[in-house]
Amino acid sequence: MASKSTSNDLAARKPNLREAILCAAEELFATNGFNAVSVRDIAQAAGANPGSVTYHFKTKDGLLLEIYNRHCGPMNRRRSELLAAARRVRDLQDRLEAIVRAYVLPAFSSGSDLAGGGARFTRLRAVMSAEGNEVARRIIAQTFDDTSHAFIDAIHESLPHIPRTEIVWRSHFLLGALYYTLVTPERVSRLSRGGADGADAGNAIEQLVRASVASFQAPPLDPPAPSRRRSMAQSKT
Amino acid sequence: MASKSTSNDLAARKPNLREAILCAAEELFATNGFNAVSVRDIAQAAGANPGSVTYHFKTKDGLLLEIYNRHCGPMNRRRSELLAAARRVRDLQDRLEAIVRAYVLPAFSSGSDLAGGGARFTRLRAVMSAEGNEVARRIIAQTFDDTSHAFIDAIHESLPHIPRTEIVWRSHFLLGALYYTLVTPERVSRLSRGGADGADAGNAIEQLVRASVASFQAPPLDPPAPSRRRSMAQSKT
DNA sequence: TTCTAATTTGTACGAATGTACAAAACTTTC
DNA sequence: GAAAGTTTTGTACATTCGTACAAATTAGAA
Repeated sequence: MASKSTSNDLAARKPNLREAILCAAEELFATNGFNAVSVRDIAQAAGANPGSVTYHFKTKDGLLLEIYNRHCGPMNRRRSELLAAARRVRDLQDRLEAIVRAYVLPAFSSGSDLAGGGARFTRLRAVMSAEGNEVARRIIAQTFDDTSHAFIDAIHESLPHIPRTEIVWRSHFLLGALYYTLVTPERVSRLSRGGADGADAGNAIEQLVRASVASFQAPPLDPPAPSRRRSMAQSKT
Repeated sequence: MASKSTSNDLAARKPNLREAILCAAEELFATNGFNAVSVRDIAQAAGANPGSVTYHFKTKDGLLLEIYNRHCGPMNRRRSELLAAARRVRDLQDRLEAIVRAYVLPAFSSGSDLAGGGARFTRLRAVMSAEGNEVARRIIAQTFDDTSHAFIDAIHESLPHIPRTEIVWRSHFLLGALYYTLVTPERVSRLSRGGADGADAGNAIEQLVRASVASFQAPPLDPPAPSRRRSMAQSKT
């Protein structure tokens, strides 16, 4: 048996068990969290033996680490490309929207970037940050802060009258909204009584971009400049 | 139990172990998630024996359930009061802000409402929703949806030109931002390079209210009224 | 006091966990 | 072909888990 693979679906299905394990782990971690998923669960979902997980990734932490290493590069690269393009938009209002879209889009993309897609990985990050996972915390601060700063700077450039600190707050809110939408999309469907599908990525992106752009444009809380004495700053809009 | 209140301060007279267990569990669940915390961890933090947890709450799920039952009532009652007051604000713009504040404030309150405070419980809910906890999911949909609908309706009243579905989206984003701020406040401090303290509840509330109000006021994506000329019918249910 | 019920402790058990490791099976190279 | 390497399997071990339960302790009423 098992002559050279002429056209064997089964053999072609899992030419690489290592990949299958990674994929299964990503799916399970993203939906159930790190602690609730056992190595045996992952192995079973991947059609593999528990020992194979240990062989390829040494420990459970090592498996999570590899998932991050697999995704961080491509996702941040994609974001950088989109951000660079957005920066070239002339109109400030349009540029802001393009920047926000450049931030949101790769997080929702499903299947284009890398095997598995960005939405699942983003959801994984959301769940890991909620669980306070040690491994994830270390990698994120190390890998994503550069990207975050680049976006914050770009947004600040298109909204120079708003203090950087407030832009940090609002981009934080944006990320929280993004995470939450990926974690519990069914809540949107439920509360809108079927008027919207929370799992519809395209619609979610548009709604999130629209809301976030407006939030960035809100007048600042703190006085924008240290020595500008322009008393009453009544709400203009 | 059922003893007539001869010495009514049964709770204060002795360090009530049941209360200590509840408090310790709330703290540990909120910071580490449900699955990562063992009954023994809770017992040790409360200075109790593992068996006591079983005695008072039967199971680990029962313990979580009791935490929810303890908090849901007071928090939703407080929100209803604040919402009722906000609804009486005349100016539509001010009213919207008051409504949003009525939603956000109880979630951040620390120690006023009930033993432990709302911020910890809100963080707990955030972590549970990320973990996809079954017990939490059931209670939340059952207990919080009424409150959510009340707020959505109130916001819709002050922004009648925006479709209800979009208000649902934006209130969903608000809740996500709120959750994320309570889960990882240190990220704000880090990204703002010390310019802001993410754990400063007062500032967080003001920033969140400001950003959310603007997001609610953003022009809608979908045409608000069907009076527009009918091109291709969208997938309208 | 003494009786009774409520609480706390200590311990134990079966199941599930992460991981180590040797044998088996498969690939690649000679 | 055989030899050497890599991958997969099966199993086993030491912990830790949630929870049950009887004994010990405590509180309240007689």
